[in-house]
Amino acid sequence: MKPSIPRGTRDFGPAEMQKRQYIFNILKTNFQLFGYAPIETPSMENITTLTGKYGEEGDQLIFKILNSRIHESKDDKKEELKKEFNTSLEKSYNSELLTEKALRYDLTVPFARYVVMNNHALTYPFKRYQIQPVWRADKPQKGRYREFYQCDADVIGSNSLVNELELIAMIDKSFAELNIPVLLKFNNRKILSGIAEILNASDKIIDITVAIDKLDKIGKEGVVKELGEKGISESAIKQLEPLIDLSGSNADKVAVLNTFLSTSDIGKKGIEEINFLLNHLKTISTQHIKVELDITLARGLNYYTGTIFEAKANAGTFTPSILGGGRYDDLTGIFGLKGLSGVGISFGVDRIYDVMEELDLFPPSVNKVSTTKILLANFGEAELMHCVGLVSKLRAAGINAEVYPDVVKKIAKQFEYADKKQIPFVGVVGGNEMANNTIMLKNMASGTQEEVDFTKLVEALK
RNA sequence: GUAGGUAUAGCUCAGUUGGUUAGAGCACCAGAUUGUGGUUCUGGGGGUCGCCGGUUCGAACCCGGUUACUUACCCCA
Repeated sequence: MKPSIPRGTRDFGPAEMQKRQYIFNILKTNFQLFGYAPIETPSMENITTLTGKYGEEGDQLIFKILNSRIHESKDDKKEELKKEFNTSLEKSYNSELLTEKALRYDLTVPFARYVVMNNHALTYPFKRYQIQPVWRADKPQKGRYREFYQCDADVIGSNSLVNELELIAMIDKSFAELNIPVLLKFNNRKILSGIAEILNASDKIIDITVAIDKLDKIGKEGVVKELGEKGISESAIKQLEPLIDLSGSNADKVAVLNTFLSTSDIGKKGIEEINFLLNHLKTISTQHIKVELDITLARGLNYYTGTIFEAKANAGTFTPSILGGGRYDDLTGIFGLKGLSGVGISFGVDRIYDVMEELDLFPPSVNKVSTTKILLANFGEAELMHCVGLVSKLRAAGINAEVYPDVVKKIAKQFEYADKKQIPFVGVVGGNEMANNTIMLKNMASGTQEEVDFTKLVEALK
């Protein structure tokens, strides 16, 4: 049988894992630096927890898990199962008789579920980070996987926009350390709601935002066409034009919005929130990323109600979204806990990896397959056991060390092993060295070697 | 779901208008070198040309189907 793995999933070898862990470590360190505490949730959730939170399109992308042992059902139940199965064949339909669990689609909804279930034990505002894989039943493409990691940081139980500011500061610091040039776009769903209200099309808000969101991709004409197809009236589209044409500085954009939204309460609230962030950006003094108000930014997820974020690499040709996030005023409400507002962001590690690979941003220290400092090579059984003793002394001294575990005819084999793993030093122990209580230490890069005692060996490797 | 592209050695790929025994580079194994890798030289192993069928004296090559992978659209980290 020819081995394979499901489409859109990947194996990660030691070389890739070095680089992935480098990213994870930077993010994790910063999460902790900003006061977030780690949690984990199960890979699978009850499917009812997930459905209806991600929009119509999102629901289709949820990975469903078939109930186990359905063949053991009683006969009358089987009739019902067949009916449910047939219905599933006809239309998009969820039957709990067939499927009661699903793989998590993101980390935010499971987090909201967690908060509601653990409300009694949490101190608010509750700040958590979570680094786990999520799954989407999508068709894989470049930069799009069916299993990928998200690194989320969320604050729940605080309405303050200071949380947004701090998130921006954390985004800045993280991308600075990863050395990725980044453009962080933000917007506010209240602006979008205000626009829909002014146009008398509040029920079409999703259609409008999705269409406007595509501006940089399909251009103004494309947006106008799509709006028409979605049933937006011509006069409304005409009204929208100044917004579609919106450009210039952040302040210029706000000025246009002020006029456009002057009669919408929710719109004005959105402008107020945007202004707060713009006015205080200097307080957190972002050093690295570029922050830009983009009123065409919509984001697909249904649960956002306030600020929304999206970041892309600001260099290279491959620039997928590598971070997303936003504020959700009542995500816990669906699970029975009202009045908790939260805001959070999600780093997409797999795409960050792809971008860093394209821009060649990994430092040389992580661009290798092994962290071993020295390999001890042996000439036979007695020497091997001598090495086993030596290597444990090296480890006690804090040096990453390994011993070649087999006795082989050719010592070259052991050097080859060290070379392939890019181990910088090889210690050779033969009869002479054993008698002298020394090690022949070879520097693999320069090719030079020197007979040293243990003290000198540790010094050379420190 | 819609539309393209690709499928030949472990990997990346050549393969002429259809012609006899299907190649290269890398990787692998052995030797040159019995206490030394990476460089060099020599030799070697490795193929159901994705699968099924058709056309033909003859198919890796042409035709039909099928599967897998891949890119774009929709949507998204």
